[in-house]
Amino acid sequence: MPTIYDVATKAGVSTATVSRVLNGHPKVDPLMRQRVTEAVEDLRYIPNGTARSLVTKQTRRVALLISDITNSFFAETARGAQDALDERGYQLLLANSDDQSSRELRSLATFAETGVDGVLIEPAMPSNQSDATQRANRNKLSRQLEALGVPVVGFGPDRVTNTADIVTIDEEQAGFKAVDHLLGLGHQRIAMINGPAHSAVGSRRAAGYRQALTRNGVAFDPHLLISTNFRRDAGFEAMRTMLEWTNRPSAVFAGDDLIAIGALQALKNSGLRVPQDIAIVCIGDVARTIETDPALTSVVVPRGYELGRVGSQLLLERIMAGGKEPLSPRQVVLETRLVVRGSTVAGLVSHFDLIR
Amino acid sequence: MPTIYDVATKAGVSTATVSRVLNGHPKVDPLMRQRVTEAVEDLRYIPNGTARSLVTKQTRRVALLISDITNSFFAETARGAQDALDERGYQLLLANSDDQSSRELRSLATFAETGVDGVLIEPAMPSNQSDATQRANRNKLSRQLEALGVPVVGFGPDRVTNTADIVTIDEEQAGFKAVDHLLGLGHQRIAMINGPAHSAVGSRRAAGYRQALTRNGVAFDPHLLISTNFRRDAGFEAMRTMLEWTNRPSAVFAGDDLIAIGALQALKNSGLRVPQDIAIVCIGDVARTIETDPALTSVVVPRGYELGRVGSQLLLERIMAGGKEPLSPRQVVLETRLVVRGSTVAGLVSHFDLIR
DNA sequence: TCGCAACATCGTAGATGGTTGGCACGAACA
DNA sequence: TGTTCGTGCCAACCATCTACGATGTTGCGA
Repeated sequence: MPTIYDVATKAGVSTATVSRVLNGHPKVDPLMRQRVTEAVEDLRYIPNGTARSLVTKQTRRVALLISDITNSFFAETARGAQDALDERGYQLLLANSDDQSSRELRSLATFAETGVDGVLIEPAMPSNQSDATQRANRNKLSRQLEALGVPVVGFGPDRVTNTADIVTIDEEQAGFKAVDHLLGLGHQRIAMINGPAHSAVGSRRAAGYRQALTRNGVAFDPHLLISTNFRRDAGFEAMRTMLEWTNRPSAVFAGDDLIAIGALQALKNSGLRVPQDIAIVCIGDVARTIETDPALTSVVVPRGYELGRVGSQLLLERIMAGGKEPLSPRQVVLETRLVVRGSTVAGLVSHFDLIR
Repeated sequence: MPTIYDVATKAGVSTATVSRVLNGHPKVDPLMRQRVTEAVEDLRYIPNGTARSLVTKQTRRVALLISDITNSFFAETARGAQDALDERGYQLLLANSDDQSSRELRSLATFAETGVDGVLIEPAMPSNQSDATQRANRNKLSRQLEALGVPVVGFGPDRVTNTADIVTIDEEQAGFKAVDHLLGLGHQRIAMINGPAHSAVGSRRAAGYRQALTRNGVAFDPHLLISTNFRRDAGFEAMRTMLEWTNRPSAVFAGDDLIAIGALQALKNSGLRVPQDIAIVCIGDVARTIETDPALTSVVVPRGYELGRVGSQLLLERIMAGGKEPLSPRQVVLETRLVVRGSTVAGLVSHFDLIR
């Protein structure tokens, strides 16, 4: 492996000049630049990033700490981050926390040793712990992040550090928009099939549901809110139990698209018409909500990709600013959007109609 | 940020002793060890990995170069790799190639600068190029990997470097087992609904299909092989066209589980019984193949997770061996396994029966 | 034409934070 | 007292960047 000395010798200049050429320093004679460039190519010289990092204190490396890359949402986040970082020549270091604070801290410790220029983090929120423990964990996390001494961007609603930027999806707003739409159509008795009640997104979507009701003067009835899982079969079962109620809801708000698909199936099985007998609205992804019959009215939330991309951009801005005159913490809230389809308004053309 | 000097001063020893304590060197007085450990904790000293790497020439970092982390198979691969690496304190650097040779080479160039101890790679196989271009790209890739001077493990059937290990799934075998099973049941007219014919896995599975036929003395009929996409709707459509043939197949081999699910739906829609009228076998994942009714007979192929894990283990072995007395290139072929269910043998208990 | 100042560019040397081989030193033992 | 053994220390080294001083060049006035 040739070093900068070899290049210097071959080009007949000092190592300083080689370094200047390599780093695009303006004040260097074109002739020298030429000679150095040739020597570099002849020797197939590749600068040693480790040595460079040692003196510049920059690694051109960013850590992404998420709960699980196997979750497609976070895979997208990783991809979005990667693409944004790649444009500026930064690399991505990946770590999974499995939503465990201990693993999170351990990963951060390794990052501290190995050296990163910034951290993107989706903070672990273990739901099986007391509030006190959670708070304690958050404090530890916060301290350790600050000790790293590099910019941090967090995904999710709450600020992970006093100086960190955050980028988040307005889940309350999504829930609100969905239910507000139903209310606008005249529905009064609106049930919700939610994911886990204590989950980060589930609780926020439910909050939006309540908000929409009370703002429109409809009393919140806890019996109408079923908490299950973000899965198709869970939606199916929940809908079936609802159908056995004496006083059926006229509309259902599904916590996500999988739940909605399951609920729709249950309604079809029992011969009910959507939206005439029961309307369905959900929060979800475009791809999945247009495949059903009727197509699902849904509040489209940004995908993981956008989250990762925007987060990386914020992080890169801070990294390039170089820590001087610290920018005040920023918060980016990605917008959600209601798309009305056949599951709430009869007669709207469905995707199936279009492709047949 | 305290350095090793600060620790040495505080503990009243030399930096060499501190270093020895940090690296678990055996020949050091317990008293000194004690003093050093205390100083480390007092100062919250964190060794500088960059400086260490500069002298040890190890980074404890491994690169994973795949086409797209958004593909759930590769997300699993990443996770498997991560878990295996984590056990030994190694970190994962992630890069996406999008199946483009140029991006692949560019990523490798950055790895060369930044420094990695090993590379896990799923080589790009752009299908829209001539054989000559592909060969040229493979050569370039091979050379650049060798220039890196670190161990390499490739995913897929062919060796990326003269010294690289490879870990792969025996797709031919999977196809063979599936079709062999049908032949064993007495089927003679067996169709195949494949994914893209030119895709890496598609072509190999089709090869297994042909092998099984010819080995059992059944002539291969190209009309019975439909190439589409690894998607549910593709399976649905392909099955519908097959049903319009005058001479229907008695069994269908689906290239993957999504295709099989689509095909099964088409059969149900037209009132045919599975397996009595038409049997179905596929290659796929356990989770998805037991959810249908009847449950799908399938050849279970290892998941991405296992691939990533095994690959990392091979890589780590080489890294720890330290490059001396080079191990001869190894090839790990992960086994596939036929699981017989209701879609080929009537009366086998289905998953649905079990949970109701 | 010569001398000197100003400017552009280059090279020297120190710094970055660790690791490690060889050497010196002290204690234990014969 | 001489030898051996164990252990800590000194100093060299890893590959690069960069502040600062040195060098060469150019322009201008005398």
